[in-house]
Amino acid sequence: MKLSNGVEWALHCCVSIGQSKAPVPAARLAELHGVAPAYLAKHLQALSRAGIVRSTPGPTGGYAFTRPAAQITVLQVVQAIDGPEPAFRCTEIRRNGPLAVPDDQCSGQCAIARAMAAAEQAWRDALAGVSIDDLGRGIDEDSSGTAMRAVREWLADAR
Amino acid sequence: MKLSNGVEWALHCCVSIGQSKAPVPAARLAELHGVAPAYLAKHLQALSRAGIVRSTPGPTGGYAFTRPAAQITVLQVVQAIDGPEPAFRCTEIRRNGPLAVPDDQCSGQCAIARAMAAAEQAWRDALAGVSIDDLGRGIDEDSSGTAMRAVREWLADAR
DNA sequence: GTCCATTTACTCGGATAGATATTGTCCGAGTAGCTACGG
DNA sequence: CCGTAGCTACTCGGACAATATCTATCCGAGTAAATGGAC
Repeated sequence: MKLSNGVEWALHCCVSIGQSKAPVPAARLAELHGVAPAYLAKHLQALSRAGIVRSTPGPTGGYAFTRPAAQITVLQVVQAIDGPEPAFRCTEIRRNGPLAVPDDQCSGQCAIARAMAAAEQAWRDALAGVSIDDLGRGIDEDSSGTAMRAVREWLADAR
Repeated sequence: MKLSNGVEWALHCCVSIGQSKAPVPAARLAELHGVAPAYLAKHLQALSRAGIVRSTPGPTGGYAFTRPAAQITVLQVVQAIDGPEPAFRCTEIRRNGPLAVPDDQCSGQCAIARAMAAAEQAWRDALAGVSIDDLGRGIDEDSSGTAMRAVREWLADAR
């Protein structure tokens, strides 16, 4: 199981976007985090398609949130980048082979699929319980309140 | 995020192995589940490397558990197939760019890595709380107690 | 000085190659049981 | 009838291709601001 690398980038970008009142261009975010601009843009497009951010073209354009950072959960960002499909997809192999389960007895999931689904639900619940605002606050506490202000000023000065 | 396809196969195979007192060959498990024998063998090798099953060569050989099915958790099987590395790997991009965090302030994980790690821990806890024995019992309840007996008899008759 | 048309530069967006991991397959090494032979 | 040597067949194990996904990049379409000129 491997999570897309862009998830980390997107989360950091969301935290940064939350610090700026004006839209932030993708190139600026790429410079701030030291990552490939073109590839980051691809992931930001995914955030845009998911309705998490809104893009503005032209000068003074960029990406901005569609709603307050406290209302954006980590789960929404992860699913926007990585897709909403669950990691475990039951292929119903119980229907194969000489002891195949008849269709009329295949109403629900089997115990294996249930266990995997329950675990993924726990994972999603944990991610849904953290908002982008929480992340920014956590980073701020780690740096004694200096990190987020530095980002705010850098984004404002660069413009 | 995509979980290896072999995880489902391995879990079904473990449930089946738990129903047989004698070692079960990989080819038999492949026939029972209607999957490619050679590829399934590859995954069973992973289970063997992880110490979950023990392989016996020669006639009457095959795979058998190293310990009771109640002491084998779903998490152990999943990690044996998919690897123990977490899905989210922090690449420490906070150290990049013009606002790079100094090394002396990078003691622990950042808030983003913490949130992702906590979610994966919840996922692992859920999987660790289910044993192979639990899975077999759950499947049995779904089929009114017929499924596991059918597997037992089929594995015994085929020999 | 004010308004408007034009130009300019900057933005995003999707379509296009390369690298990596997963999926699928094969054949060789080794072992346990079976068979045939000798005692 | 019993023991033993050889043989056969079956098992796993790792090494070898094909495919799918993720990573990385580029250039074109569109838009808002800035500019220059006319009134």
